[in-house]
Amino acid sequence: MLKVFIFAHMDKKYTIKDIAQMAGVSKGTVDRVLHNRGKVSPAALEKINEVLNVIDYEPNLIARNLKSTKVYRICVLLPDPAFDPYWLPCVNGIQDAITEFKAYNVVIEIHYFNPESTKSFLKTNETIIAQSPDAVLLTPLFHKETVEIIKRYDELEIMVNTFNNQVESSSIKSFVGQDLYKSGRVAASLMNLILPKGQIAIIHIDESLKNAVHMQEKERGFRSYFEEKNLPDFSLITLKLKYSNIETKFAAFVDEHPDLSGIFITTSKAYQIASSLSNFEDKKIALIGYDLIEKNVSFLNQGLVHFLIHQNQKRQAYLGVSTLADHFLFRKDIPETILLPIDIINVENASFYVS
Amino acid sequence: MLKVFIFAHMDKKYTIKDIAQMAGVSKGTVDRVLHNRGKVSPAALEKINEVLNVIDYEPNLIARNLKSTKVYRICVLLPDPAFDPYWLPCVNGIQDAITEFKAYNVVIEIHYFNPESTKSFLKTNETIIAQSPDAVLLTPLFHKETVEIIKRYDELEIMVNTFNNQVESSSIKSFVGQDLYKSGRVAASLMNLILPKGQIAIIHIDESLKNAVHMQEKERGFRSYFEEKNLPDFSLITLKLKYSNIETKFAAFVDEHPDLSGIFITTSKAYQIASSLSNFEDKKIALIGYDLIEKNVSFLNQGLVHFLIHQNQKRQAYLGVSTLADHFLFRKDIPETILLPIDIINVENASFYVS
DNA sequence: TAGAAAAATGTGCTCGAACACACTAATTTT
DNA sequence: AAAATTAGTGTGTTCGAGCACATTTTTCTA
Repeated sequence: MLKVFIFAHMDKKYTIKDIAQMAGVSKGTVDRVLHNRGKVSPAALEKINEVLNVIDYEPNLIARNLKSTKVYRICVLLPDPAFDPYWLPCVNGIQDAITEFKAYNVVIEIHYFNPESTKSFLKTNETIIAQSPDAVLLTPLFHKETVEIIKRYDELEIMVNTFNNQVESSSIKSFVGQDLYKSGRVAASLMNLILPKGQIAIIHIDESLKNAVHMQEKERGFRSYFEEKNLPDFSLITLKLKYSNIETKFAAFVDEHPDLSGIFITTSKAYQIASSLSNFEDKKIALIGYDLIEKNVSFLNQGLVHFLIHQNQKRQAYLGVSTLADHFLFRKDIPETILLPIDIINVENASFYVS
Repeated sequence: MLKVFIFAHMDKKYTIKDIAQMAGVSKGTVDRVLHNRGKVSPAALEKINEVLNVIDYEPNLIARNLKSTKVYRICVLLPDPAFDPYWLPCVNGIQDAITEFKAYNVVIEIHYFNPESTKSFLKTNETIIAQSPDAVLLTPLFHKETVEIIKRYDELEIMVNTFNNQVESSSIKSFVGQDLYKSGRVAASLMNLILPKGQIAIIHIDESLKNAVHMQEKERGFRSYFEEKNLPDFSLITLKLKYSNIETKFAAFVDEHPDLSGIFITTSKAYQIASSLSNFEDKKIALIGYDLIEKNVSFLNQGLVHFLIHQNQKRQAYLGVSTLADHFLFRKDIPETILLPIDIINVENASFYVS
């Protein structure tokens, strides 16, 4: 009745020496077989393979990495958090990776660029290329430039991983991020829960509108939900706000739309809307936005923001570099796409996510 | 304008040999200083400390663990998933840990017990004690028995970690789980969003009612939310259901409470209520439950369950053993309490959490 | 068949920490 | 003062994989 599963069969760790002994050859020969280095007689090959078929040998990764004096260099190309605090958690995620892989010979460097300037992006890439690292983790904010620069990296045989922004291009082999379409749908499902009906605005706020694809995907997902559910009591409108005089433009928008009852902000700038909205005290408008940055959480706690969707940039950045390091150190495959869960945050569970 | 932070100062890894050379002594002497093994002259001690103050030496953990032939044994005491599929993800989490620490000499064993029988719990503990492992990860389902057995482990100097159920006892030094009170609040906040008013039932379903404290904490949190918000349009009632004839008892309850509009199920048995509820097709009752087990997700997709709270057992179990392994291998401290985030799941984001 | 070339195999060192052991120098004991 | 402790220091081995190099065996050629 009482089952006890013991994973004892996984215990016995065979070494090359063990295999050599069992096959009656030297460890050098075993090594040649394991690495297909040739210069092995058919007889020896067969004996060793016989042993390898019986036991399941897994090399001791610790010993392997102890020996290797090779230093792996990974560069991260990150928008400067000074321009947008959205990127701040990424630094922590990368720091975690630095700590984790310090023992192995992995050097990780962060290079910041100005997210509003393609020039800065390109220039920083040149700095990185000059360092000739083994791999690069990119934040591909600029589509065209990213595709071009990745070609360069390919030629130089520098491995590239991307995160945060999904760029459709055959040259991009791996990506860590979220399904933005689905995250739009999540937002919509929550909005539908807060509101029985009414007019909903989808607001895109971004200094440089370089997140265009990013934001559009979220809008597409958001709209798809309402279309699919066929909810006639809702109407959706889109509003794009640029950096200059957001306040006044938004105020005008609210005046023009007296029936407005919900707002979905596709970027991390929900706090700007919440702040403006606090002027219209009579209005009761549902707000859903992105990211657990300080100001957003503050408005969440005040009850002005109802839900935030957590994009988990910290983990994105961490996974971006750690998959690269794991690839070099432990020969693990780099997953084509890692899609992180779309965390739903409200005032009651927010504290567990802020890091 | 363009900042480039290079973590180069973290690169240079000093070895004991380096320190010995710099201090003009042998590596043996350095080793004695580092480990306070004594037998070092004041002169040598000072020279070495001078060097250690300048550089920051961190021992290469890889090399350290390569040398040590010590095999660490960690036993996990887990309720048999055959009795309750809730525990199934834990096995995966532990398997992950097994894979991760296989390279180091860490042996992890899972021992299953019958969650409905304290005898089984005690008996399995005896089996584990007989193996004299270095550490144990417990699922402390039974309060009294747990406290007693932990005393035994303490005497035997076997390290104990707990997960899933928080047991208040000074003898328990570490715990991985969730804040159940707050998870009740999260559920309440979601319920409040779905329903404008009405009667809400808090239903405790558990075969053995051994989760009593567990469930009560959730109820306490749930109620606290409604009390705090002072919402007079709601009324809360509690219902306890045991294994036998849940269906009929619940049907009677529904008949007796025509105004019932929401149900909060404090265990992973939401599917049982959802299943019963599908008989009352005219009723539109909001359902919030726990855990992404298959049947629950199925009802979530059907729209009969509105929200599930993810307790992330897999990660709980993984962290439970990995903190122990990290302690032995890398001398990391075992955190007193690790509280995992309370993930809110609806039909739109569920797919990203099921593992 | 000797001798050269090639193929096959084995040996030995490295990585860094840990620790046993050997050794020297400074005291203490007889 | 010689012997015996003890304090202090250094040397050498181990862990497992990886690889350079040395050595042995086989095959081929003159």
